[in-house]
Amino acid sequence: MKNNITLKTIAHQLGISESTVSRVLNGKASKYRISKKTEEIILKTAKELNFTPNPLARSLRLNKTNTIGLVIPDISNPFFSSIARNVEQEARKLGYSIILCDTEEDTDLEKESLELLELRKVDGLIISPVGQTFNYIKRIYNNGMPIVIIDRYFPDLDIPYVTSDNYKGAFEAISYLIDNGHRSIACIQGLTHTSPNNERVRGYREALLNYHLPVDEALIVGDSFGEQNGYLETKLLLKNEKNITAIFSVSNLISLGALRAIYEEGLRVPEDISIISFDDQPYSDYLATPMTTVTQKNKEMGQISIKLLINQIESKIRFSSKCVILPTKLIKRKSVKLKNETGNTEDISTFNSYGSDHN
Amino acid sequence: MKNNITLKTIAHQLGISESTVSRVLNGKASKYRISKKTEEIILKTAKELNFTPNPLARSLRLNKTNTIGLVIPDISNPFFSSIARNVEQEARKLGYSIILCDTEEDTDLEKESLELLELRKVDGLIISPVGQTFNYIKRIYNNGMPIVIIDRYFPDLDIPYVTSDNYKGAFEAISYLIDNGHRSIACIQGLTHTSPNNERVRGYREALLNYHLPVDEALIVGDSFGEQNGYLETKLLLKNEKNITAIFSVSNLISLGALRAIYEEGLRVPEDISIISFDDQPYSDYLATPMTTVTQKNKEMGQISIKLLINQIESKIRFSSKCVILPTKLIKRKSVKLKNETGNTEDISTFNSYGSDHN
DNA sequence: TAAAGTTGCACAATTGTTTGTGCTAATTTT
DNA sequence: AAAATTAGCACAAACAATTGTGCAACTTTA
Repeated sequence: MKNNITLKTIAHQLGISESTVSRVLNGKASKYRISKKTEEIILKTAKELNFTPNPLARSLRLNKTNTIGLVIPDISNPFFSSIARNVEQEARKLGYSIILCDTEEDTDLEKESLELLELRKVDGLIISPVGQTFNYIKRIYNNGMPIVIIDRYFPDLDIPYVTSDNYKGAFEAISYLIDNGHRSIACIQGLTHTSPNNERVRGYREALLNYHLPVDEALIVGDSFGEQNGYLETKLLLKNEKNITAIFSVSNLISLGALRAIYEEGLRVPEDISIISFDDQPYSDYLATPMTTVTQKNKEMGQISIKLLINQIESKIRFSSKCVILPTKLIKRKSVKLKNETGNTEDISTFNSYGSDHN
Repeated sequence: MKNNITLKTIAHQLGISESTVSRVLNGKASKYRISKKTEEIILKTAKELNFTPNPLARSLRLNKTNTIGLVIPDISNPFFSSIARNVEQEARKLGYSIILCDTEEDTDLEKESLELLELRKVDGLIISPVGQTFNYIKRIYNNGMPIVIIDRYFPDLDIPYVTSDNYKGAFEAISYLIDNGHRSIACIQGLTHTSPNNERVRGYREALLNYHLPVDEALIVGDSFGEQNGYLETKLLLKNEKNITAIFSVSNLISLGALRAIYEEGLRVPEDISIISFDDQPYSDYLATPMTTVTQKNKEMGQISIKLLINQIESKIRFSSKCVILPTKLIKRKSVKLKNETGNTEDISTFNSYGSDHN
């Protein structure tokens, strides 16, 4: 049944030892002074028998699996699935396979997954952590496992990461809102204590401060990157007394929930309320109101992270926390009510629009 | 550095043979008449040392990797990523890990991936094939590899599959269009010669015939499930002389492309043109015009396929092609112009609305 | 008390590969 | 022609687990 051609098969057939066959097939013939004749006959019969070495035995002996663990909070979120795609493609080209683990945004599952992958002797890990704690990640890293963290990193953890410039992305988005006359801007957060969330909220705060606008803590709401959080918080925001004119939504799914609430309340975007969202999506342009978004370089995130990781794996050198921060870009569409349409004539000097000279 | 506690470590420490340790840890103590005392001390020190067997050695010996290959044309397509999510979750619960391969809709890459996975001795495969050819899939299956095919199956291939009732889904969608007065309906296809495409197109044809309407071959266009195909074909459809009033789009991405073309031409949905799409998406409700869609049971597809596969793996029994076809459902939103809004008073008897009694 | 039976475990082979070491035979040197 | 090289490869260990067989030692039976 199974393809059971091993080194032994070839060795027996030729009356040669397995070690010689192995050396020839690994290109070490000259190093071990195998004769041309022997080399040729081995190569020939290996091809004839369609021999391929058993990776399990190889891995066992060499302590190398050519396998990488990809740990992600939700593969069905298009942000992560597009990263997964690029990670997988690059990995394949470099001779590695991907073991996928979806942690369902659950810290316990994440811990389990990491332990499983460590047990399975993967050569390295790309983790987009849930982001609540990192002690077990650190443990595994200190055990010698190459790791790259993606998207949600930990400032206090000395492991290479690649992420977006979330602070600047948010800063620009909020500045854009302010420039267009918005003063009462809500921020619907994702999972708190995660770096992308913190950085985006920080961008929100500092943009307001930069324009000498007060930060109303009651307008910073929410606690998850999911759709339901967007829905609930928007519902509440729309019911309260503060007359918000814009919502800054910290993720694509939050935005979908926000839209659900907004339409349910019979409001229009952007006439009644503006919205600006992190994460551009293929459909962003075709929404009821095409969405103004902060887009991230997903493709590059995937590609860079895998390259950083394989560097770590193959060089055995550990850079002291080599990090990559990718620029974001504000894609202006129709979901923000503009100044000249608002009737709001209050003049706002545009100060030092942070970072407009970057990227 | 690495966690190098093996059976030997324990055996040495206790002055016991490795075989005894192995048997105790595998619960075969009584079968091999190991004394309670020995059993307990082994169990105790194994726990103390935090021993876990090396899966590579285990796999090598047992010829079982507890690993499943998931082969998919495009993981960034939300249809597939939601399937992947459910497959991964179920597999994990059952003690299997997923090796992910994205074939980029490329037959050669698919072949390579399958050979790689076979080499890696995965215990089984879940394949959503590109769908152009199946000889290498058949070869692997005949070699004894358990396989379940998902979404795109091959009618001539005797391998278990799980898919949607694409025919009926399309039939209902088209019937709905006809019931609402549409007569000139275009169909933008996906990859031809794939079963979901063929079945959906067949549903399209037969629904028309069922209403005694002619099938205009010139209105069946396209050749890919991607966005660009939707865009190009819609552009062309809108330029030609036949006054189509509705588009049946065979995939979610095609629909996005179609929308791009429609809006680019300054047309409105559904006033100027109606559209109905296969694949419901989280955003379908929030599009410029909420999209009427044929939704598939992605979650169930993932769960059922993994269960079928693991049945195959663990029972070693091969059902002669056990197949599962899941019902679809038409979600009526706003992208179809309805009869009472059309002014089209032509009376159409609704014949035997196929399958309205199912599900 | 010797034969028979049972208890409790060790030995060694096996899975397929890689690699350090070392041995024989051929070739070269002196 | 004997000694020294060198070519060409085999042997066996190691990676970490599983499993069939077998053998002491102990216990039971007659």
